[in-house]
Amino acid sequence: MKEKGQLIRQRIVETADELFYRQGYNHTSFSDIADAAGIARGNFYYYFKSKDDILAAVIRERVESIRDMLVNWDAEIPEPRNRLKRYAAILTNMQGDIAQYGCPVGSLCTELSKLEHMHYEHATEMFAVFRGWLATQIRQLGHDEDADVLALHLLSRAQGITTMANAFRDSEFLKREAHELEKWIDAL
Amino acid sequence: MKEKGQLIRQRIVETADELFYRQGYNHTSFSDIADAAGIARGNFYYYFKSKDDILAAVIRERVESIRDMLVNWDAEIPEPRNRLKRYAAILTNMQGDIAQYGCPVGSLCTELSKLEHMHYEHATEMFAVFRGWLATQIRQLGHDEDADVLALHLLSRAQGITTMANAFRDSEFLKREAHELEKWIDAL
DNA sequence: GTCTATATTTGGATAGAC
DNA sequence: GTCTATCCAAATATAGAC
Repeated sequence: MKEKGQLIRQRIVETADELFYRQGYNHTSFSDIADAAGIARGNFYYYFKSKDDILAAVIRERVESIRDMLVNWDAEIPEPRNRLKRYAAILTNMQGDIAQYGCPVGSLCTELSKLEHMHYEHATEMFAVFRGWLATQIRQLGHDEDADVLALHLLSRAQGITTMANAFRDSEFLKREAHELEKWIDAL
Repeated sequence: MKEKGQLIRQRIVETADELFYRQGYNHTSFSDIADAAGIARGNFYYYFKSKDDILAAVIRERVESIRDMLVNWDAEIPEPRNRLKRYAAILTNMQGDIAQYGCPVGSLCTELSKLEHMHYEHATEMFAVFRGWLATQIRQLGHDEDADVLALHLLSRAQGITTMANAFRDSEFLKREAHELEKWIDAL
């Protein structure tokens, strides 16, 4: 059973997570998070000692969330090929958010890279988790040698689709390209 | 013949352009630009009335620069297919910068989108110029109906490659995928 | 644990001397 | 046209009352 303090901490992380996604990390201020979470600015520092600290918690949360999702997919979807398609389906499932805000993983990595931020490498772990899982599925389809290469290719394709769909605010393009990705998976 | 004032203005734009690419727009301060360009902070406002104004000039410069490049390619490269390959070759030619800083077009659009910046749409013009030119080349290869769809696909592939190469700081991946793009162009 | 000040720093922008 | 000095707002962070 969680204590009240932990619930507030959790609310801060969730609020920051969403704002970092929608507005970017640098552009999101403590006031933004405080207002959205409904707590006083000063009270932050009881839970986090700095803004970097909140970012670290957000990234940790996202990595865990991705891991949990993939574990669930492993349990629910027996066929590796269907698991890969489930991955591609994220694009269409999240099409509205993606057209508006891009990919939560890619846009954060891109931003932190430019900031030369101390948590940049931690952020790339989000990609690395997907990469490893995709490679595992692809390997089970018989691609022993180039599973990682194909996994990176798939990640890369998905990433390009989100960036362009965001730049042009084009959900139709996104759906079309997501369908192309499915065909690519079928041909594996 | 350019006046001295215009040369300084030009130097400000070039310096800002590079810093926006390497550090991002928000994260680049007037002091950063002033230090790098070797002029006093206060003197900026003789040439630009705001930071947004510098951004507008940088974008205008980039769009023009892209247009010039494509006009040159049209003049130098007779075959549409080779023109497309010249586009793909940007990836390998700029591999060092891309691995370090990502795509100058994509990363700026992504950032301005999140900032809900007034010049965001202006920035997407950089993509739009490429898109139109790519579609023109693809149309000349006989793809009347789906030239724009294929142009967007190519843009999107290139964009994904830059983002992942940047996230993983992986030039080998970039070269491998650039080669895949060439094969795709050959199959058009 | 939570809040209200407030300190401190940074960054965008202006005024005015030269 | 260029510089120095300075203002103002915003943002991170802290102190301390409750």
